[in-house]
Amino acid sequence: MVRSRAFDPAVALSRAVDLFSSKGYSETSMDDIVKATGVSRYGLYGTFGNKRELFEQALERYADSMGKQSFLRLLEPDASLSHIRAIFDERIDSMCNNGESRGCMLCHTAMEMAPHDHEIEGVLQRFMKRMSKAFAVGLESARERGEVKADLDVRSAGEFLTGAIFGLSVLARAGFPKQTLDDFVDNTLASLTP
Amino acid sequence: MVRSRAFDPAVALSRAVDLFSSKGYSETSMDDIVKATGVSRYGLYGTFGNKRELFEQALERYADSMGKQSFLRLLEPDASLSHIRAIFDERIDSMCNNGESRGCMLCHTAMEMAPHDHEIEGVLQRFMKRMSKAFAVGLESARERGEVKADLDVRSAGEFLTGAIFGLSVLARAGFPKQTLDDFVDNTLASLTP
DNA sequence: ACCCACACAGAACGATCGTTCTGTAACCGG
DNA sequence: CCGGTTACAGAACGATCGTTCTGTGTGGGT
Repeated sequence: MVRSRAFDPAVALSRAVDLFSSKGYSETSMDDIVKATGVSRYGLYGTFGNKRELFEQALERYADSMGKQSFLRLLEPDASLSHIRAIFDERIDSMCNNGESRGCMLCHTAMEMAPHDHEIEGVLQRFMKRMSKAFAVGLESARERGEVKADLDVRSAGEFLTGAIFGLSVLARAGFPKQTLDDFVDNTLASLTP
Repeated sequence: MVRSRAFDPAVALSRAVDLFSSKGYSETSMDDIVKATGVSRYGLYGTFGNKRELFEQALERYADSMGKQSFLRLLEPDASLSHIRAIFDERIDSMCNNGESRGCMLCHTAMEMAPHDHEIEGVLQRFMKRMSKAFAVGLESARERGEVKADLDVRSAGEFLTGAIFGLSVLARAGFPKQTLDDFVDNTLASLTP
């Protein structure tokens, strides 16, 4: 009796994440999304509401997948400094290797939207605090096994790592070579070790 | 015989810098600039060319003034760690106190334009390398007076500070309180000291 | 096999963008 | 004081934006 939807909202959202990650909100047009997903305007508006709501869902999905792929492992009892380094390395890979300059969506959103969009700002701060917390938990494990300074304030250091990961994103976005990014990570992590 | 120009291009450019700093390139319209400067489209196009060229001149001016106001002092022989801390503190003040969320124009430009605008990318990298170099020179002075680790690689640490200052900018832009930003600076600089 | 609800593709709309054009008024050398 | 050059304010242009609307065709329950 009804005609069924011909596209998968999850993969469409995934394509939208790619676009928003590489071009930001205002530089990504609905037409870009239509072309990249192959989904008609009708389908996009019917499924996601409008551009703004689509962006919110894309942001949520981006942060969730980053959390699950990278930060969840920091909460396990065997978390170590190498896990933290792996997170930075993965971010370098995702920003360098990917041909078409996929940037950090959180970083991009913070610069572009946070100051004049309080709802987005709140979402963003929630994600960033979650990152800092995960870093802190991971650092506590690393501290217990003597990998970082014994007197390290893990809460403060967690926020430091969150800021550092955004600094890294900006350097990558500015086009600096992988070597520069690797050096940055080395300096960042060296500041934690005894 | 000729009618003389009724506005000062330098102050108009300064207003443009303010707008581009707080909203970025694409979110700032020529109409915004007309209203903020009081200069007509005729005057803007006649003096600066077009929006893109106006932006380039604004970027150049932003970086120059930041260099002269903050980084030049690092090249003097008495430069110390406190000078470096002062640069970070000044950036916090300029991004927090200023009512209408003036962000870091270099950071914003890197995220928004660098990946798909090679000319801007080059300009940006030139500025960032200049910052890293100035940090390195200041760190060398600080090292000679024993304020930082004796075995510090000042070139690499200079790049680290440049990245850190952008991380700081993103945190500020995301709306974190001054205390969080101060902690970030403390952690950043603590990594250099013995 | 039929029917009709609904997903589809794309035209259309009003707003806003960067840029150019036009008519008017002001300035300065003579 | 006058004439002509030029800066001015704002209308106008084409392009593109987000969004809505329209007409078409398809798919699944009966």
